[in-house]
Amino acid sequence: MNITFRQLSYFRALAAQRHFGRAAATVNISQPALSVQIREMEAQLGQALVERRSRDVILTPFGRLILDHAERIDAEMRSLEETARWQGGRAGRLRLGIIPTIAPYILPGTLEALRSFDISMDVHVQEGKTDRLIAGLSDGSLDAAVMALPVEADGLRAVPLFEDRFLLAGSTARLAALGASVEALRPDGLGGAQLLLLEDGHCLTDQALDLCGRGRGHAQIDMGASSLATLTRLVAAGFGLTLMPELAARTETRGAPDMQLARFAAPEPSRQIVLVRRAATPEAGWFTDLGRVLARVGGALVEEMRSGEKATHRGANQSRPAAG
Amino acid sequence: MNITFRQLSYFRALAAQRHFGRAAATVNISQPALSVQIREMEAQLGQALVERRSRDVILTPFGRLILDHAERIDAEMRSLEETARWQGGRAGRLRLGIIPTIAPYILPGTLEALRSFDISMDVHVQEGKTDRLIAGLSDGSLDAAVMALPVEADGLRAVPLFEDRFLLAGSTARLAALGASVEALRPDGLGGAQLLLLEDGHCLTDQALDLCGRGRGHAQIDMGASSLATLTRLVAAGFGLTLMPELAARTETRGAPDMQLARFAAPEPSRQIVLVRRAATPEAGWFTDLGRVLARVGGALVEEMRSGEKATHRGANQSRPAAG
DNA sequence: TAAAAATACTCCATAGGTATTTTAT
DNA sequence: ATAAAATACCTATGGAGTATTTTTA
Repeated sequence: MNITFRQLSYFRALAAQRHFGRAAATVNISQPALSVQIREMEAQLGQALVERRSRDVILTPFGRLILDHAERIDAEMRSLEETARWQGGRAGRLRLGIIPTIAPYILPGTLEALRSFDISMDVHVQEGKTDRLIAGLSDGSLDAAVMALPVEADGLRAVPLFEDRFLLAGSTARLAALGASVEALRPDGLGGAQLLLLEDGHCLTDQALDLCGRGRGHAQIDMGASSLATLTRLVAAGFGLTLMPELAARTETRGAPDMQLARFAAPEPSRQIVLVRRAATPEAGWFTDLGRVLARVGGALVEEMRSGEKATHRGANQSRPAAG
Repeated sequence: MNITFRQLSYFRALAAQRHFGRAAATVNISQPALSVQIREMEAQLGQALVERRSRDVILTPFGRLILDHAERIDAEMRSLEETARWQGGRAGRLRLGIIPTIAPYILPGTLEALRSFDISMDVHVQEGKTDRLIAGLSDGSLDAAVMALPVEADGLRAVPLFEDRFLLAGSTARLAALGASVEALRPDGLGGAQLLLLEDGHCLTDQALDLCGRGRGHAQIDMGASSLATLTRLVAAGFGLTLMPELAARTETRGAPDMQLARFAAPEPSRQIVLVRRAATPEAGWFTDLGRVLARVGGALVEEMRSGEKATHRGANQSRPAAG
C-alpha cells in the first residue's frame, strides 16, 4: 500500500491536536481508526511520527518534517479543488487558432471582451492557415479555431459566427477604370482587371479564385502577398484590384486615402466565419461563451462597415465609414 | 468522497498515455477500473478532464490545469517519501538544549562532528539553565538536552556522556595563599578562602555549594557572575577562587596567564554530564548517534585536560596544557 | 487508578476484475 | 467492422466501528 491523502489529513489533525482522541473527533472517525492509520503511515515511512505520552502526543523531528510536506500537499490539493469550483471550469489556458485574414481584426476586441466576460481563461492565440489549424485541432494542440467555411475534416464541428462579405478594393483610378459596371458589380465580371491575391494556402485566395473564375485562364491574376496588410499597400499603390473582406476593410483602408472600396451587387459574395472544435470536445461553458464573444465582436465589425456605408451613400467609393 | 492521491496518479498516467487502455496498463489496473476512477474524478470536479475520441484521448483545458496540480502534488509526495528513506529518518530539525556551563565549550566541536557524521539533521541549539531545559523537554519544545546530574523530573531519561571534574581556579597569589594544602586539596577544606560563583539557577552553583559546604555560614561566598567567562575574569583579577569544570578550563584559562588551576585530591569532585530525552521518545538513530558524538567531543575535551597536566607535572599550577 | 492508545473483531464501502455492451469512425 | 471506452456485476481489500486490553504516570 501507499501513503494516502487521507492519512496525511489524519496526521495533520493529530499534529494540531496533539491527542489521538481529539484528533479523531476533528476528522470524524473513531480513535482506533486514527491510531491504525497513523501506525500504518509510520510503518510505510519506517520511522515514528509521534511520541506517545500518557496524556498527549509530541511530534518527533521526523514527524515535523513530514508535517511540512503534508501541509504543502494539502495546500496544493485545496488549490486544485478551488480551481475546479471557480467559474464552473472556465479556467485554464485556452489554445485558440485563428486564420491570418481574421486574427488581426477580431483579436483586439475579442481579448478585451473576454476579459470583461466571466471567462477567466488565459487565451493563447495561434495564428495559422486553415490546414495547420485543422491539424492542430485534430492532434489536440488547439482547443478551438476561427476560420472560414468550408472546413473539410472528419471529427470537427463548426458553429457559425458571422458572415463576412467581400468588397472590391482598388485605387481610385483602377476602380474608375471599371466604368459604369460599378452599379452591377459581380466578381466573375471583372474582365481583364489585374487581380492581386494573397500567397497560396490562404482560404481567402481559394475563395477569390472560385468567385472570379479559377482556371478560366486569368493570366492577369497575381498571387503572393503574405498578408492583407501587404496586399492592401500594393492595391493602394495602384497595382491592381483585390477582394477585401468587410472584417478587414476598415482597418486596412485607414491611413490609405487613395484606397477605394466597392460593394458587389446582391447576392454579395461572402465567406462564412465559424468557430471550430473537435466533435468529441465535451460540452463546456467556455466554448459557447467564446462563440458568443467572437460572434458579437466580429458581427459588430462587419455591421459597422455596412451601416457606415449607408450613412454616407450606397454603393462604392468610401474609404472611411463612420467611426463606431 | 474526496479526490484521492491514487486518482491523481491514474489521471497523470492517462494524460501521459492519451489512451485509457495503455494508461491502465502502466498503473497495473484494468481499463474499466481506470475508466471508473477518471469518471469519478470528473464527477468530483464537475468538469470533464479529457475528451474521449475513438482512438485516443485529449486533455481539456481544465484537464491540463488539473494535471499541473497533480504533478505538483506528486512531486511533493515523492519528496516526502524520499525524505523518509533518506538516512533512515535522521533528518529534520533537532532541537537541542544545553546548559550555559557546557554549551560554549562542547558546541563547536559537536556541530563539526555532526556534520561529518551521517546525521543530516539541522541542529537548533537552545542554551538555558537546567530548569528551562527540563520544561522544554516536557512540553515538547526540545528534543534532547545536555546537562549535569542530578536531573529531577518524571518522564525523562538521562544517558551518561562523560564525567567533568572540578578544578580549583585562582590567581597565582590566591592559590599560593592556600599553602601546603595544595597536595591534599579538598573542596570542603577551603577554609576562609573567598569563593566566587555563578548567579543562582546554574546547577554548577548548587554543586559548588554542596561540595564546599552549603549553609555552613560561608560569609565569604560571593555569587552573581552570569557566565563562566565573566567569573574567570574576576578570578584572574584576584578577587577570589572558584570551581572550574575541566570542560571549561582550557578555554577559559587561555589568554589569562595569571590564572592558575589546582587539581583536588582523589576522589576528585566532579559533575556527570548526561544527554536527556523524554522517556517516551521512540528509539531512533539520531538520539544514539547524538549521544555518541557528544560523549566523544566532551570526553576528548576533559581527557585532553587531564593528559595535558600529566605531560607537564602532576598536581597544580599550569594554565596551558599541551595543545590537542 | 485513571487516561489514553493499542488490539481484536466485525462489517461495509469501494476499488478492481471479468464479461459484455455501447459508441464512433 | 473495428477499436476503444462505458456499463454491469461480482469479489475482495481495507478503512472504520465497537468492545476490550494494555500501558504509563
